[in-house]
Amino acid sequence: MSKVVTRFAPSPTGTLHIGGVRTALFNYIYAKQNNGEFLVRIEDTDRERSTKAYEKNILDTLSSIGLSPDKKPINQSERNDIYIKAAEQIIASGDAYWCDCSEEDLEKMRNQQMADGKKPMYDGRSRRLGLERSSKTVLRLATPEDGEIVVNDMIRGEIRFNNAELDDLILLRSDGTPTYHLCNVVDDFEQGVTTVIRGEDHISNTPRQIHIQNALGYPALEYAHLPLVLGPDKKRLSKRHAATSLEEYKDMGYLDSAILNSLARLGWSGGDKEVFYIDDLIKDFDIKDVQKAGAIFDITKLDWLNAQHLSHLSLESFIEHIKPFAKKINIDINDHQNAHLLIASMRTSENTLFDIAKALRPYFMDVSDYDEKAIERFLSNGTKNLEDICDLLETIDEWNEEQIDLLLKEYQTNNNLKVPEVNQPIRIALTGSTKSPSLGLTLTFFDKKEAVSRIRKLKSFLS
RNA sequence: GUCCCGUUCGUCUAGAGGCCUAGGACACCGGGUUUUCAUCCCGGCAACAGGGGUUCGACUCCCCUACGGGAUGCCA
Repeated sequence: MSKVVTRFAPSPTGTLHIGGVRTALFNYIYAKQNNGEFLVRIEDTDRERSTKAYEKNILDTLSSIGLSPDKKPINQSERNDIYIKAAEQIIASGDAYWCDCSEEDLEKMRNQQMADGKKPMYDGRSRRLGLERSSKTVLRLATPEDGEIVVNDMIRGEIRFNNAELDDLILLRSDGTPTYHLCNVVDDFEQGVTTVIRGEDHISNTPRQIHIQNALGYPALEYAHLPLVLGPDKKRLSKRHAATSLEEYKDMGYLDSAILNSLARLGWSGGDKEVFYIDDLIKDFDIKDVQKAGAIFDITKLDWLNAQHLSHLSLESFIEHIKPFAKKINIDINDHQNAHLLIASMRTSENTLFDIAKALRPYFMDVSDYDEKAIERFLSNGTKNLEDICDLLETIDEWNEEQIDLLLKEYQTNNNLKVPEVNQPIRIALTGSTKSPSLGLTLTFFDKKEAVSRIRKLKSFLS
């Protein structure tokens, strides 16, 4: 068997969609596990909607997440001659004809068919007219009128289509430009593609494309039609439901590996295992095991997976990853004298890098907002403890966790207080909330002077 | 309308006729660990769309219905 070649063929009419990332991912995995090649083709034949900016976004984000193509991507807009040549070949073989039906005629025809309860499709009225090419004619493929096409789908098995259900699709528009189906088929052949892995919205395009392949004498391809990524209302995931661009997820602080993991698990599973890195996927993934039904994208699973992937990072690597997110909110990790310990104790506080960076704020900048509920709960009976402890803290010579803990414990027992009564007010003073690493440690994330000053600040804020 | 694809816990899924008292994970709820929070650990809740067949036996096979999605473009 020849070398497996897969391809991802986006049209640059928007930023890279996570559904597209999943399609690209499955293509990539399938190619890699067969020692084949993964290719990218930009389907920019729609001049109205395609832009270079979107094309750049798609290519850049694709490679940024690790799904780089094995060859330089090609653009359909630059390959017109090749398609025209193919169209001429079909004309020469007698499998295509010129048709001059106007849009109005076609519209009328479709409405009538609908009214009759039939499938709206071109009825082939120009097929035997022997029309010559003109500025008003489109080139149509003469599809066989009987027989059937059997698509053997790696995920769904055999899918049968009666040729009678298929109409004569347009190969060349009246302005002479080739349509999607022609370009798609020609390029798959020209690029040596062996396996087409794409969304299930293309299932009904498949028999049409097979007819073009047949007319051109191309070899048959392998197909796998992936179930769609859905929103909570079971419609294709769109901006209405959630963020759809890959870059938005990256910006929120989801790790590439976690995004890929969650996308792979959407429609596929590998036993009881949940955490997969790309190498695991190349080893364990099997396209035949992909689910047939559409899958609803649930961000809470991504959150959890992100936390898992984050926890597998070494501290050094974690710090490198969080730096750009900290920078976005004007935090320079290097500004803290005990950054490593601080981050080590904060890294599980949230699920995304950006949220963790935000949780780091009180350790890098002044606290001006205090959690009202926390104040109500722990400071409504006055600030005596706060003041006492503040005074005591000032007397500490060695500002370290053990000394501080000792002092706090002593104060708590001497005054017969519960731990939270002692600790929470101080937490509020230091961070604005009742959440922080263990208090002795939290205090060491500030120097003595700063800690004392924050406690005083809260005291005056309350009076 | 017509054609095509689908339908297991709220969500992602396991399940290839007896292993199913339908398993796992997320979410949620409870408990433990943690001087708080998070992490972590333990436990709980929760599903085979409906109806007919086939079979000794059906989540698994067949048919019908319902529901959902996709396609029906001189878009891709």
